[in-house]
Amino acid sequence: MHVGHIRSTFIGDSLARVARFIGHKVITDNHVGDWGTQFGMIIHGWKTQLDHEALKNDPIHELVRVYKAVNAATKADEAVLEVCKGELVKLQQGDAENLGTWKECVRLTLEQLEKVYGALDIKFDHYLGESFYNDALAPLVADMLEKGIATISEGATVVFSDGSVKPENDPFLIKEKDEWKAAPCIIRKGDGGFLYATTDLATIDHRVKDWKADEIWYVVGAPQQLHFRQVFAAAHRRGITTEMIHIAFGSILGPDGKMFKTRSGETVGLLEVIDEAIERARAAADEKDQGLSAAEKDEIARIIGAGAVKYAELSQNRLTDYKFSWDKMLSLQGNTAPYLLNAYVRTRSIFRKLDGAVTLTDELTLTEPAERALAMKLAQFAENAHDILVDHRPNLLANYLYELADTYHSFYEACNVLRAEGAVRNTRLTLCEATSRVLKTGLGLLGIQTTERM
RNA sequence: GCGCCCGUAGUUCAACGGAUAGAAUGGUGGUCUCCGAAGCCGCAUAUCCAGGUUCGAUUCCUGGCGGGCGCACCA
Repeated sequence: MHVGHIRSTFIGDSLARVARFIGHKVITDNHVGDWGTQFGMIIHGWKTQLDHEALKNDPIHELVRVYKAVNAATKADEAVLEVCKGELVKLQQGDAENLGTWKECVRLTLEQLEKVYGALDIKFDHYLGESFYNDALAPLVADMLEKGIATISEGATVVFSDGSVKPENDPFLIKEKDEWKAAPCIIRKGDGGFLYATTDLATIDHRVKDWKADEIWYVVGAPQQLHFRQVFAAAHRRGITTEMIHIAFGSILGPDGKMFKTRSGETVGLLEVIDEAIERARAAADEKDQGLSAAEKDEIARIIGAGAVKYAELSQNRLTDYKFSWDKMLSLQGNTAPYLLNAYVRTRSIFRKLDGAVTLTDELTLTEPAERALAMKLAQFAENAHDILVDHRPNLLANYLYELADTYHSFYEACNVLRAEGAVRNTRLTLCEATSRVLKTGLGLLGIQTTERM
């Protein structure tokens, strides 16, 4: 995984948390790409140029190296590509050797995935990769042929436009020199191999029939918009009425302004970014020196480091393309996770000093501007939580939490809590407690854990 | 060629059709004998261009210009 993969994971994780918070029943499924042409390439590479020593030392690195090398070879020589495609067809038809190699690759990949998710506090209910649907593919294609939804064209099995919508809204048509031409969705290749459109259709079947989904959300990059319009349209023609939504997001660009791509370009590893983030947070914790143990500081550094990376991502509009920047993603100053966490820590610090000996009453008096501002901001949480799901935008929550933390920090400077008395003190303590809860809950909805000290 | 997305301070990003377009960073001036300074309080700089709809447009529509991505057997 490289940094380009974090958007799908973070956005999807956050939306699932918010939807559950609102009261929906959510099933999360990591649709791992474990069955496509890239495995034809990896299997070919495994057979011809695997460095077994390197595989032992750093499996993912070696797999990526092999994949890139084969990918480059296919570009230079058409024949190599044909060999890879052949390996894929053999795999999909159950060839024992290829299946064994594939299993090993998937195992190594999932191991790596677990490591990344562990550090990031990410969990999925299911990991039904593309391979899970293999047995469903041939019957699905046969069914679509039988119903006349799909037809054979140039050797491949494809779905053409049925002319039910205006050409400009038809995902199966494309305009070329003032003429509408077919832009079919291919569900089976001429060589018998299946594609991701096929597995996506099988996946929809599974989610509708077995999970009884009312809505299916796809958190996938914006470049795949056409693909999903085609797949959703094809599914509708098969009689599926479930609402399907493609929650698209922009690309993470390299310093050259081009997309990060696993296949060819140089990328930045995700684990690398997380490790660096945690390291920087640890250095800051050491500098602050709150008299915490090494183990406490390690855990705080993990929460802050992982939180910083998540917040950098989730505080942005999902549709915006952005340039990857170490400094931005790892910053601990300004509008970042530590800023929000620091506000939370400041609320906890006050109650720690009271040692639990406090009873809040409903005797409230809002007189200072900073008190009123904070109370108003707190009251907006419910509305904000609701707004997130309207357009599936966690950044609205991130923006709100930043404003809340900002308002709290100002309040904290302007209104001393512990030295106040009577109703004023009770009011301020109540504001602190409410801020504490909203920050903890809100950050939790972003997938960011909190810490009592930092 | 056709489609989708985008264009906002030097830079990186926000903004249900609504009030003086917000932050961060960088620059710059203050602020710790006072609940935690990863903080707080100041100063400066922006809606690509031209039309249109509207009481009101960064937002919606049309046309340019600029960038990214996608468009028959990759995912």
